[in-house]
Amino acid sequence: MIQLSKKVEYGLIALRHMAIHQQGQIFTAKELANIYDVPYELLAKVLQKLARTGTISSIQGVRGGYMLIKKPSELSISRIIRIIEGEKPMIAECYVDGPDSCSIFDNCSIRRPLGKVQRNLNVLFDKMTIQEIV
Amino acid sequence: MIQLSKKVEYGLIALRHMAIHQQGQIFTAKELANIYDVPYELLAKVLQKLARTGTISSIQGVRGGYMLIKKPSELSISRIIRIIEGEKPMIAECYVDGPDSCSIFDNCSIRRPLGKVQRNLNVLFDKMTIQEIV
DNA sequence: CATAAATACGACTCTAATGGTCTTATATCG
DNA sequence: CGATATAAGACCATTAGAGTCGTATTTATG
Repeated sequence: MIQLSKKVEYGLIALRHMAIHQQGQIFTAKELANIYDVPYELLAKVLQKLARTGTISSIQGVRGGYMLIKKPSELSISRIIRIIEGEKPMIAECYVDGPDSCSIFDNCSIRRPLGKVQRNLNVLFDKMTIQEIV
Repeated sequence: MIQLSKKVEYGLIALRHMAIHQQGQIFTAKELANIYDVPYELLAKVLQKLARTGTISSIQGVRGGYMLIKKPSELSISRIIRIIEGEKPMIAECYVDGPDSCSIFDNCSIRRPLGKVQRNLNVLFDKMTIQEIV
């Protein structure tokens, strides 16, 4: 089973929601959680991460919330995954940092198959943006 | 974190190994487990599944083992995943069987983002074959 | 200025899936 | 018969993931 985590799923849902609505509009975590029937706290954490990385801006206090500040076309799936999952939209660790991260990389025939799959997946997720899922 | 299971990883490793060697050659599970330093029992189970589905043939008894009987170019990653993981190389359940599997499919804006990701991933994994990772 | 409505953030629990092991049965070659 | 394979299922242990809770902080507004 190959799966994106719920966090990534919720992140994509939220970003998409913001993307299809008017630019500059503010959405609260609670609001989004209600609309999509998704656990509020979990979604909130995801939104906080996205906010910390400058993907969305957060406004605290009453009438606060979140607002998309990047263009949907600039937000690749790769990037979202990396933000939410922490640097690793990866299938095998070896391929994150290249040769140096694995001592036997050179003649590591083991991970070979995964490497190719990985690279293809990267190409796909790099190209795909929020724009496309609107 | 997006990840293929170890089973799939071992399956790909084994199939690739068979594919790069002479057609018709027999390999034992133990042999493969040693070469790639992978848990024998687990690999064995994967090979058994591949055998049951006609991807490789199994020969029991002394001097037995496994033999690739399909062309590497006919073995897509999708197919391998489906064989090993059981019908679901999927990101969100909704999209396995199409509309009927989800009651609110029509206006289910929730899973929308995943749907597109899913379709793209399917295209990628359908096109990629063992041939390519040799 | 008090209150309510938000975000921020970390600690915690629970569960299910995964990876791995063990045991037993069966087949087959010599 | 015995050695060496596959076949298959039961079993366990660990981990990651999903979700919850509590508390602090910020801020608009009556």
